[in-house]
Amino acid sequence: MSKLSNTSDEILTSARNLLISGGYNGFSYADISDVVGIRKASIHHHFPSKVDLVRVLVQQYREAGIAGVAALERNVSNPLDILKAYAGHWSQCIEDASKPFCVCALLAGELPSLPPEVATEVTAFFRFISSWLTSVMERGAMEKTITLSSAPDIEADAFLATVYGAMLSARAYGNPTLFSTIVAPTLSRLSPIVAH
Amino acid sequence: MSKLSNTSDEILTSARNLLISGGYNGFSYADISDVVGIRKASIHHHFPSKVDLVRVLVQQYREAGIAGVAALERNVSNPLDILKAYAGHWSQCIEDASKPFCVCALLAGELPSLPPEVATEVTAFFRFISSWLTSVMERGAMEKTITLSSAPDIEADAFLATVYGAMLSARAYGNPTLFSTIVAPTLSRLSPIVAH
DNA sequence: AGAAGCCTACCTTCTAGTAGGCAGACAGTC
DNA sequence: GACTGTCTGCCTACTAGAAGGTAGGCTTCT
Repeated sequence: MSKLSNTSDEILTSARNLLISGGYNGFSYADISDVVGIRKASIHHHFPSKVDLVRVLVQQYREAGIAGVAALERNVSNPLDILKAYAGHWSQCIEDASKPFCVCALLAGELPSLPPEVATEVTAFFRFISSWLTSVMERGAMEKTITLSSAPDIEADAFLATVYGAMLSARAYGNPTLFSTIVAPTLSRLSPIVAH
Repeated sequence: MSKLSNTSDEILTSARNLLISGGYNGFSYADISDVVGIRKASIHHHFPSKVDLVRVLVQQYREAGIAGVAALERNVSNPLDILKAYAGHWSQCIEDASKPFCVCALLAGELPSLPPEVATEVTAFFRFISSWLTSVMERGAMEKTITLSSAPDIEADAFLATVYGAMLSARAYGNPTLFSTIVAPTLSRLSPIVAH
């Protein structure tokens, strides 16, 4: 199926977990070595350099994001429900502490000091999410299932900012439920105005 | 006036700049040494350990924040204008690239891997900003100069999330003006509803 | 035979941090 | 005014350990 070995995946997974907790400079090959139970040098066999590792990691992260979004679009037709599902995804990740932060949100913070190869991947991820959210907003506005108060692309970026900002706040306060609390009003603001 | 020497201040300033661009693990005493024009060992004379340095840095950052907020409250009476001024402050910092990121927003991302002494200071900063924004929201609601759609503390955290998320997006796209673009709709949503 | 996967052993550079010395500023004292 | 002690700020020189990375050898699978 996949052309990457099992170990390769384990390395990527542990690297992602370490990355999520402390950023690019917050982990080393030795840390991965401890988790995976493999020697440092063996990691270099799979990923010659740290830049390679993280670049592949973010690349895969973006591809997984694209696949996830495609699946979401297939299963949910209502644009507002898509936004709710997207927010719900993160809400769940944060609350069960499985993936309590977006890899690219964290790396975006460190962007100015990131190796250019990695930085490029990170901005590509942002462009993808942003353009996808824009398309959702546009469709919602057309179908009148989403209430926009600004242009679709601005609403998309604002929504993303709120989601990522909420992630940050949840982490800062050590309060996972805060994420939903912050995002909920934004979702209800985007909901269609009910007749009264 | 201040009991910290000039050099001490220079170290803190350059440390802050380095911190803003790459986070806690993204800079070293050698980097500071290069900027300030002092030997590494001399930095240890002022700040025995890196934890000391960053703890003091965040402490001072919070104190400066408290002072800044106090000044803002003194000069601007309208709660909505206070929010606008707060957003405007960051907008300016980002656009002239002087302080294009909040120290604590960046550190909050790295929180799980931060030394506990630093982590404590970071969460204290968030608590301060959040409770201040809550008080602004409350006053605005009372005076009917701010339109709230949720409880004041939730609106405060949501506003902060948007501001910090907008910071991140501006950095991710390398587009400083994006900050204002994202924050502006939030501000107008909080504006009093005009009679029609 | 050869490639894949992992190993030990090693290298260089960077990391935070220490030890100890030296020059100047500022006392107090004779 | 010279004589002392001490404190501050900075220096050179050094340490131990961690960083990312390399060389080369040993199995195992194809």
